[in-house]
Amino acid sequence: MNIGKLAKHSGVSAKTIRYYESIGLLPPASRSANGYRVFADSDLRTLRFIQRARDLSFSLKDVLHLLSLWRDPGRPSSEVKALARRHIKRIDKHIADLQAMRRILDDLAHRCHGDSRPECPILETLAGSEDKS
Amino acid sequence: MNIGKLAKHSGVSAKTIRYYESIGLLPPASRSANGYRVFADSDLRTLRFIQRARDLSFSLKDVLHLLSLWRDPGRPSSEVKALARRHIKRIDKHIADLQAMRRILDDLAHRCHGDSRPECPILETLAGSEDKS
DNA sequence: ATAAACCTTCCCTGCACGGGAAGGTCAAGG
DNA sequence: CCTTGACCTTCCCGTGCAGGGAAGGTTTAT
Repeated sequence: MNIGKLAKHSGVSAKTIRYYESIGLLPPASRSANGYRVFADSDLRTLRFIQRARDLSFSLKDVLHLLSLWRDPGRPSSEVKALARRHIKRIDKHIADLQAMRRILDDLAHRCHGDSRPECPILETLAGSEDKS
Repeated sequence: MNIGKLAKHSGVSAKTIRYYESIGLLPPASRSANGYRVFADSDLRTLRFIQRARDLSFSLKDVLHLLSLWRDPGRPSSEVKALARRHIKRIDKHIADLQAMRRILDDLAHRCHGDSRPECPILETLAGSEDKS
């Protein structure tokens, strides 16, 4: 299996496959006589695993960890769960931060006329006009 | 005002101030005889504006746009509002994506025993075991 | 024979900076 | 007067996660 076919079957671009190999996320592919990379079905399974983990926004570092747990038949599920929970916490923090920004922006946008006049509470707030009316 | 003092007063690192100048977010600072950058109070106001916009997660590109609107006395507030609304939409999309991931991860984590045994629905899901029990 | 569709490596781009090297400058103190 | 340390300067590298494209070799089909 050449890289193009693997890319097609996995949905991961050839560029990205080479990148994953370069950072050790995929084992170095064997090469055919012409220097082309040759992949096995196990690489396809690994790539799909990586993709699903990435879809859940795990970092490539976490993915590396998840892969090693996946390949270790003696892993304790507690470790996998702990990794997932840490990730959930990061996501929660991220969501909370975004929601706080969203509230502020929404309030500002509602208070802005949005017409041809230049007055705008959005710019005034960014400029730091602390008007205590 | 040297860059160190400006950094202290604005809360933006000297590194970042030089970077902002290099990408045109701040006007090129004038230089004193020794080559040191010399800043004015207007630069401090600009930096604070940038910081507040960054706190609301506007990209530097958006900040550049906001700055030009801020400096334009004839700006229509509609343009500022539109920019803000586009940003709110991006944030909403981001939040929705994160919440979707969070739901999946939370479900998986709840279904994982989290003990010394290796069985783990998290890894099974990532591996793509489509078991239809 | 030639075109097209592969493949290879290499380096550049983006975002928004931070780190650190190598070197010039300035103020205070011994 | 000289040293020390706190400034400042430019320069290039690293981060995370790839995408873009150049320059070139290979294979397949027509």
